[in-house]
Amino acid sequence: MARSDERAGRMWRVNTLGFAILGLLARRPLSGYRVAQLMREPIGFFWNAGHAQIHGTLRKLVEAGWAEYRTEPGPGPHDKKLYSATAAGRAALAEWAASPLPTPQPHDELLLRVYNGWLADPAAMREMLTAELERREASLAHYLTVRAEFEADGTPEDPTTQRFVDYATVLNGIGSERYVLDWLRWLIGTLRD
Amino acid sequence: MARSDERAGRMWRVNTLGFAILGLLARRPLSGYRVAQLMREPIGFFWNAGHAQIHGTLRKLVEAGWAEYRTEPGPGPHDKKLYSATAAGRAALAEWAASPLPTPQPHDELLLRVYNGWLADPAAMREMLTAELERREASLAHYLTVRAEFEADGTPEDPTTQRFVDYATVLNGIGSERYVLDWLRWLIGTLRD
DNA sequence: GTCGGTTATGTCAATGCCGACATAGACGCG
DNA sequence: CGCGTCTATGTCGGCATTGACATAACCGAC
Repeated sequence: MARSDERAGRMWRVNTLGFAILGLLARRPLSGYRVAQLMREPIGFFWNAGHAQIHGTLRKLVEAGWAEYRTEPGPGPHDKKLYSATAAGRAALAEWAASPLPTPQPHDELLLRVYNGWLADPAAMREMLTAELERREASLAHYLTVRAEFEADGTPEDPTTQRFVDYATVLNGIGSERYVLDWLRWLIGTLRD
Repeated sequence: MARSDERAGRMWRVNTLGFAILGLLARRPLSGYRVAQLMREPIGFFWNAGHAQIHGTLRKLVEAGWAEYRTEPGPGPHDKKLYSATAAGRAALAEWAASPLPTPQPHDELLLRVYNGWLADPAAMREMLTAELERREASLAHYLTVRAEFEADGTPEDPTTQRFVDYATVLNGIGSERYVLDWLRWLIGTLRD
């Protein structure tokens, strides 16, 4: 009895996006609109969602008792809602953050392109890869300035602070872009003439 | 007139999964079942899909004229279908492979966990991260044996061969796992005592 | 001989996700 | 005074994705 229920791994009352949003609300109260902005930067470096998805998920968080809101007069046809995480929401988020990771399901279109690149025109491939190289060089440059700002105020060291985890995700971005850039330069090099 | 049509970037008759499957069919004729197997390994390193999705997408590929099949007697209540890519399918795949990449929409649950890790119990975080470290060490070891097999037969050098692009994706896997492992070891180190 | 694993294709419901559409006040610039 | 941008929340339809259910032959081991 209850064979597939316990090993499911999906016993939470919201999906991963719910925790992404709850993680923002646990830091400070926000309107749905501000959540959508922060979803682009800085959460956009590792997750993303449009505002259509965000409004629905905020409703689910409130239904689960993990977030609450107070209404404020705002522009437009609807009132502004300022959401914040409840104590139960913080507890659920803390438990989720350290719970075992499900096996990742990668979706990397760049690698899929390369895997099929043997069929394509080498010059066209070189162009596509060069554009990607430039995009990622800009991304790396951005991460490096953010890291410099962090370190100007002293390297964060306490892993139970927001400042530290922010710093850790930036370091990951730098590492990830650096290895891809090396690989892209090598690949583009094999496509010379 | 046709304002949003040209800048959409989604003018193809199948989605990305369609090209992932077509890329397998362009190499050799396959049954849907075999496609699902290859979707786990080696495509699983950069894309994934279950058989429910695969059958539907194969039907779309046939409707688009990019794949065809011949029926063969097989086990079970349905006949076996052997799919292969048509000339039009190969051409579409070659064009797609080198076309400009859409901006990626990352979904990295590990980074989302770390971003919210300041709230969690450090010992529990260390446990979760150590499990992930071990999973990725095993993954790196696997990539290294695959690379060794490639190089034993001579390092692939011609980017218009299947052997080369297979090799290129393995090198990417090695680089990607190595940088994550370094980062994970640093992170776990900050969570000591 | 039957038990379990592999081969093989399919449906279905629920959920997730995305782009487009809808509305409208506030504020600054020219 | 109007135009564009930002703030702000919401709906809707369609497609993508997942897990569960359904069916059944073939094959090797015990």
